[in-house]
Amino acid sequence: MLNYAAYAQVIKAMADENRLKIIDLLSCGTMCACEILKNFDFTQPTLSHHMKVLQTAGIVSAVKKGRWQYYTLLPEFTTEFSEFIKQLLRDSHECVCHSDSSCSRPD
Amino acid sequence: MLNYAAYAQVIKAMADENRLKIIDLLSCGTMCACEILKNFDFTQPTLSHHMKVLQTAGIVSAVKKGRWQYYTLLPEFTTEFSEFIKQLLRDSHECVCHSDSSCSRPD
DNA sequence: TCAATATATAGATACTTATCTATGTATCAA
DNA sequence: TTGATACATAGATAAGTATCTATATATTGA
Repeated sequence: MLNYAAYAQVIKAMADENRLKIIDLLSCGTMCACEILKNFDFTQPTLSHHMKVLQTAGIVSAVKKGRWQYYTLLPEFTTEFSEFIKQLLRDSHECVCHSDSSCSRPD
Repeated sequence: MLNYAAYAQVIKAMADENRLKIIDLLSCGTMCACEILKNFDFTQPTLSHHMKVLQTAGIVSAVKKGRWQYYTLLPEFTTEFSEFIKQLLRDSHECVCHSDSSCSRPD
């Protein structure tokens, strides 16, 4: 059975127009905060907040080099999340339905 | 380029532990509200709220038959959302990076 | 018709969060 | 050393939301 609570946390972190765009940016490769910021209208502290949310959720990693903070999409996230969505939307044996027999259907 | 605002709405509707479980339940097929409710501890009005959120987001459809409200996962959601996640996480030509040249990288 | 069942709606509350301004810290170039 | 740049943190505010109780509506069986 899927760990709903854990993935709900990840999906919450993705549930924002701006953070979705950040993830899309990072899907092309590593970027520093100041470059990411150029793609948005909000302020620098707001970006800092969004990046912390993405880090806490295990979506991106951060490495500091000199003045710049570089962000990278975690490969574990990419692969595991894709797999989760596949399992979630597929009628699988892992579905909660198959764990209990009370699951009735209309005719 | 991806429609972040539109998909953020869909992902917001998924960003809840309970609604994730509902989606997983419905991935096995159509179910009525009272059967779905058996899998949770919250009250019936709370389920009614969650189902409305999922409908508004275009994730499930609802059909009333007698006293029962049957919910079904929309096939359009299943296919389109999977495709969106694929495009989001892949370094593709649709990525915002390729739309503007200011996207620099570290060495 | 009446009672029970299935579901929706209204309104309230507590909690979360996206954003801002103000400010602090660290790094580097001159 | 000094000023500029990159980034984080603190604190405030406004908006959203998950949940509840109370109640309304609709359907069906007796």
